[in-house]
Amino acid sequence: MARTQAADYRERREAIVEKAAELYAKRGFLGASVADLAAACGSSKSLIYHYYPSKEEILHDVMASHIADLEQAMAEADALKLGPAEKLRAMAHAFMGRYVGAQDRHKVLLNELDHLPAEKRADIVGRQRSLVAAVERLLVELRPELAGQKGRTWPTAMLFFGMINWTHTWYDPRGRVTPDELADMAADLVLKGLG
Amino acid sequence: MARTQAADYRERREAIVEKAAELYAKRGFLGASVADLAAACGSSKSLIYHYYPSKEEILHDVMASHIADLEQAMAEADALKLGPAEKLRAMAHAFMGRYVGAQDRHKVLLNELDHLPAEKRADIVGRQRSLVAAVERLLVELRPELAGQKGRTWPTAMLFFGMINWTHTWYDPRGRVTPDELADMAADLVLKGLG
DNA sequence: CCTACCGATCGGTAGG
DNA sequence: CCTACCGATCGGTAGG
Repeated sequence: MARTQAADYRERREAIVEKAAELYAKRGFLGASVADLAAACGSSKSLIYHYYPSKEEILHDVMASHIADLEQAMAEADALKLGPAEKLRAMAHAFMGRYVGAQDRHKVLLNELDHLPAEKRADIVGRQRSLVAAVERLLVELRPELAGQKGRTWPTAMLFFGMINWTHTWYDPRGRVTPDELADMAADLVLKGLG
Repeated sequence: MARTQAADYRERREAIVEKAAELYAKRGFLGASVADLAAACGSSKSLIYHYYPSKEEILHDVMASHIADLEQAMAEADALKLGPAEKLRAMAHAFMGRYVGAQDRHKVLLNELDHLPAEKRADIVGRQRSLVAAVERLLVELRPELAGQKGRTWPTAMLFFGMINWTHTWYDPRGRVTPDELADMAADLVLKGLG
C-alpha cells in the first residue's frame, strides 16, 4: 500500500510541475497564482501545498527537471566518438531536440531565474555553467589560440548559447525549419559562418 | 509659464521611465509595484498616476524609448557606404553600442513584452520585425542563394539577433571584452565562423 | 500632490 | 494516530 501511494505521489508532483511550467511560461512566475495552478490541476490550493512547501519550490522543480534533461543530452553528445567540430554540432542537435517538447520549461528556465531564492538559484546557475564549460572545452580544441586570448573562450561559448537559447522567443517547431536543420544552421555559423 | 511646466512635465516623465526601467529590469514588471516606483522617484503613487494613466503605459514608454534608440542606430548603420558584410558588422556595433548604458531598458524590452496590452505589444513587435528585416536584406545580399531556400533567411537573421540579444543575460561591459570586440566576435561568427 | 482608502487577490495555513 | 485532502480564511499587499 505504501508503494502505490508513493508512486501516486511522484505522478502527482510531476503533474503539478507540468502544469506549472505551462502557466509560468505563459504568464510569468508572478503572473500565475497558486490558485491558478490548482485550478489547472483540477484540485485545491491546499493540495498543491501538500505536495510542495512553497511556490518557489515548484519553480525550482520546473527548472531542475529541465536542466537535468539538458545535462543528460549534453553528456550523451560529449561521449560520442567525434572530433570537436562534430561534437559541437551534436550538442546543438541535443539542445534543439530536448527543447522541442519542453518549450515551456525551457522558457521558464531562461526567464524566471531571478525569482528563485538565492540558494536554489545558485544550484541552477552552477549547472548551467558546467554546460557552458563543456562547449568551452570544444572551442579550445577547435581553436587552441582562443585559450591564449584572455577571456575570449567564454564569450564565444555564450554567443553560441545565445543563438540556441534565443530560439525560445521566435522558433516554432511546426514551421518549415526542423529542430535538426536549425541546429545545423547554428553549428555551421560557429564553425564556418555563412560561406 | 505653460512652457516651463511643459518642460518639467517631460523631464519628470523621463525620470519615471528611467527609474521604472531600473526596477522592472531588477525585479520584473509584476515584481515591482507602482508604490516601489514612487518611492524610487521620491514621490507618491498618486504623482506617478498624474504622469501616466496606467502601469502598462509606463512599461510601453520604457520599451518604446529604447527601440527608438535602436531604430536610429540601425538607420545610421544602414546609411553607411559599405558592402553588406561590413554593414552587418556596423549593425552589430550599433546594437552593442546602444546596449551599453541602456542595459535595463534592453532587458525590459526583451523580457516583459508579454505584459503589454495587445495593441501596444503589436506596436513594439512590429518595430522589432523591421529591425530584423534590415538584417535579412543584408544576408540575402551576402548569400543570394539563401532567398531560394524557403524560409532560411529569417531564421539566420534570428540566430544573429540571438547572439546579440542574449548578451543581456551574461555580458558585463566592465569586463575584459569591450562592446566593440564583442560585436566583432558576433559579426565574425556569422561571416566566417571560428576559422 | 498627499492621506486615506476601495475591491480583489496574493501566498500560505488554520481546524477537522 | 497517521495520511491525504477539503472549505474557509489568515495577515498583507496589489493596482488604482
